[in-house]
Amino acid sequence: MTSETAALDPRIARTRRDVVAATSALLLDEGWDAVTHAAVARRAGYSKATVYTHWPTRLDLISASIEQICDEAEHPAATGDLRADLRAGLADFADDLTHGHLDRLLAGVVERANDSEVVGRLRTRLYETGTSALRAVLESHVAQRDVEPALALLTGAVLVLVTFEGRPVGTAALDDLIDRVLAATTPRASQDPSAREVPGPPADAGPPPKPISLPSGSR
Amino acid sequence: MTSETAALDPRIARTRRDVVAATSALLLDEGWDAVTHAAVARRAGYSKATVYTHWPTRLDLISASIEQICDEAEHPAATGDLRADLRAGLADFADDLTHGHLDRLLAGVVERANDSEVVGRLRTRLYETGTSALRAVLESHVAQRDVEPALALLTGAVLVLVTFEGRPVGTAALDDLIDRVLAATTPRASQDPSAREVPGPPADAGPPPKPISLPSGSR
DNA sequence: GACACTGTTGAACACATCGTTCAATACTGA
DNA sequence: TCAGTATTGAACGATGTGTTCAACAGTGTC
Repeated sequence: MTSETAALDPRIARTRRDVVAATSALLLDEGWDAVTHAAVARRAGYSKATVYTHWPTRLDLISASIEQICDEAEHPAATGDLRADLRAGLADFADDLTHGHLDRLLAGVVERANDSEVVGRLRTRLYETGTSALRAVLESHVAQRDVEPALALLTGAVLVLVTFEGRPVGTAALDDLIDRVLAATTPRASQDPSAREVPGPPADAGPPPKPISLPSGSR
Repeated sequence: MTSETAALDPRIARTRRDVVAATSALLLDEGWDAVTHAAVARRAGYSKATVYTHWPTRLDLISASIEQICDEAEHPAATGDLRADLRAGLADFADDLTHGHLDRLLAGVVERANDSEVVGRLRTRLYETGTSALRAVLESHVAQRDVEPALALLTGAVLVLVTFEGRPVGTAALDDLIDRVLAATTPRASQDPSAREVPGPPADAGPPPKPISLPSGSR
């Protein structure tokens, strides 16, 4: 349905591109309430009637905008080093929160998630997009049962520190959080020993948890 | 300013009480945007003009409401058992998020925190009120330098699990999170009164953390 | 180039809500 | 009782929303 490659009027393509871009800019710059058909049309340089034609409701605008934001989201490439990749992913997340106004976007979606099923899906989409890179890193280095709690601890801590305490989260703080979370984390039981780069002894299929040893001088 | 004990017209006292209560109910039930002078007046059973007289702007209404919510916030009493108190505090927090609609309230404040200095202070007030009990528990059991990160990890994880993953956070999940965080936490220096306020180790880089032993059968 | 088709435009419109004002009324303390 | 004040209900202009429509402009085809 998205691939209408057959003869899409270039005027429609232009309109979609410009209006969605204007909506995203407005949404990130000024928040959910600023996204109005009139404001979007003014910012995009189109008529209000045109915007109503393609996106009848405000939610249509915001939904298209968030979908595009998620589609275009880029994450730092994984190097294979667990701590470095976690640090990079969390730093990326923290930067999006502070400078990318992701905090306001997340808050807007959470605030209205109960009003509409569509917003609830957008919330899930945003969360999964923002955490997919970190989840992938954890899944490739850490026992399956540790992935979800470790992810929640790390992303939650960064979210709280940045959003509620308003303090800049630097490399030292991130390393501290990572060390704390990994202290109760078991390395992944790898079926492929060649690709395993986790420090620590090779873990068999047995359940006894062996904490990853903390590097004494991690900095 | 708040204690005008000298001859306060009972009509004003009634109005304040009823209108602030109606605002809180509206704010928690239907969110920030639902708090309108007209809606509040209708719900409280007063005239719109009266509401405008006492709270000229919408922010005045919401500010008074949140201040009252924070003032009346109650937390489970500490028993002295670290894990039990943390579990109780986190369960309380999770319950407020899911059933008390605290998630929507927090989101609304975060979303508009950059618009106004007043909202920023409300955000801080709400966060400190919601975490004061947990912070007190940690401060009385855990090394000073562990308090902030442990608090951020625990509250952040619960926030993320409840708000974004939408999963019910039961006792088992809370115990798991607590065990993970405490694994990299140093017990408080000592119980003797002379060292009560000592914030961690001396100017030294600090000794390697001595983890609190995990209870083997915590699940 | 002429043509039919369709997206875009600008203006107009009804409708709802917000913030304000004010004279009339109801309540309070002395 | 009475003066002072809080509350009321209704009105008003201003603003923004959602919709409609005839006129205009870009597109692909012949």
